[in-house]
Amino acid sequence: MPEGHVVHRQARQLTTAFKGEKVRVASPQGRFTAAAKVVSGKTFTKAEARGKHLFIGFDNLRWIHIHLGLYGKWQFGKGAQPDDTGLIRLRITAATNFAQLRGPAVCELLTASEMAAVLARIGPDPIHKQADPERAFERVHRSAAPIGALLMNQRIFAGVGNIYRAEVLFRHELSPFTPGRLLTREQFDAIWSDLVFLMTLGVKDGRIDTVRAAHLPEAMGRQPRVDRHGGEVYVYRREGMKCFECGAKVQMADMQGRKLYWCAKCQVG
DNA sequence: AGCTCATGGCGAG
DNA sequence: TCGCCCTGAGCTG
Repeated sequence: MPEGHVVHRQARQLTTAFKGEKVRVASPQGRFTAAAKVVSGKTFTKAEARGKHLFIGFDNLRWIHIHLGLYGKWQFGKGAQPDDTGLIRLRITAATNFAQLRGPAVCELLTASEMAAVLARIGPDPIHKQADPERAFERVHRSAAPIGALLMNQRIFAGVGNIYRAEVLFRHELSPFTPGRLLTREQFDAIWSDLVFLMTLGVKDGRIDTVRAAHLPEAMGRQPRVDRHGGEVYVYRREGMKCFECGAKVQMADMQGRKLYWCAKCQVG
């Protein structure tokens, strides 16, 4: 259940493990068997991430497109595969490394043009160096929808999920309910560049940390907060706890079926 | 053992 | 906006 930074790490890990090797591809579960046979024995050229989408290239000709959705999970290892404790949709095996995937929302074989079509329907990804934030600004600038919802829209901000959404809004003292069209250019630019910073850091560290030095546990006289997601954050999943900035209780509400966390005192506007 | 919830996204209505 | 979906961790009891 990753946000974009995890998918980018997985792309890097797959590339490191298999680049340039002829790999065996199989689908023990059976739901991807026919496609797996098409690419099995071919050369793994590279794996790439865009937003939460992962593409694995074979001979730079065919691509396996994966989206983990809420449940998908990769397992990496060397040598023999462990006993399967679940259904393995996709297994990639080379001389020393293996990787196996269970529970993805999407696992399909695409041509280059089909892959281009997927890329065309997602917005700029803050982790991607060539991302064009103007595309996101145009959408935000003419939208009446709340910025908290726009940040979760993968056609606008690819790779942002529920944690980065909540945290970037807190860091910019912006209410999640602010209509997109009311954001100034300066506010949009600040949010975009902060997403680039935070998500790039997430790729490097493999966790989401958003708390500034002055608010870190050692400066606040408190224990580090080890959440399931494994990072130090201001508001995500801190409902009812004290805001590190102002001491007010962190709020939680439902926004379009997802839990939204924010500090109503700090985040005005 | 059973229930709830989760870093997500799709299509029906 | 709602229901649903391929999983598994963390609770409760």
